[in-house]
Amino acid sequence: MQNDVRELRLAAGLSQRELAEALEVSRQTVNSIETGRYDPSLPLAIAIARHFHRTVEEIFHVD
Amino acid sequence: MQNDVRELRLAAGLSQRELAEALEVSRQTVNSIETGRYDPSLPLAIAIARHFHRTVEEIFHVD
DNA sequence: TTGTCACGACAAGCGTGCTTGACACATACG
DNA sequence: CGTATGTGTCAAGCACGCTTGTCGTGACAA
Repeated sequence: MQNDVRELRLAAGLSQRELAEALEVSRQTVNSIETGRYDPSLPLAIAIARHFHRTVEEIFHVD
Repeated sequence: MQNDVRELRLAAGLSQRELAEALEVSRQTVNSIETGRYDPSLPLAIAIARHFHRTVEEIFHVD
């Protein structure tokens, strides 16, 4: 799985901490998703997509 | 999280076993998702959406 | 009755998703 | 210089996602 979270976050001018707070998760969780350490859960993926006004499929790409 | 997997599966005329084989997961996994025991992982949710030609958001609804 | 299929559910085990807390490093700013 | 911010990463712990194997039940055909 690849994702565009970092690009979207930077385009929105947010730090990892700020995005984490908006999503109500820890900063480490945002960092881990951006760096590909693991995939988000389905509810978190949907929350990320909604935050950036995108669909899940637009942000998360199956390898 | 609510989902429409059962309705989509039945509309497609598939058994839980057949859908599980198509998705390459166990029958118990399909059953657990349909009965709401847990949410699928993100890759599995995307696979389910693709199988039914829907988006993730069309099938999985945040409470 | 016997066999088979679909479905629901349980248990044990393993890997992952997420947490808090901590540490290191680079960059920028007083 | 000292301090703050942003990021990467580690450890320990807990809950969830998924597995195989098993069992029970209802429906339905032979």
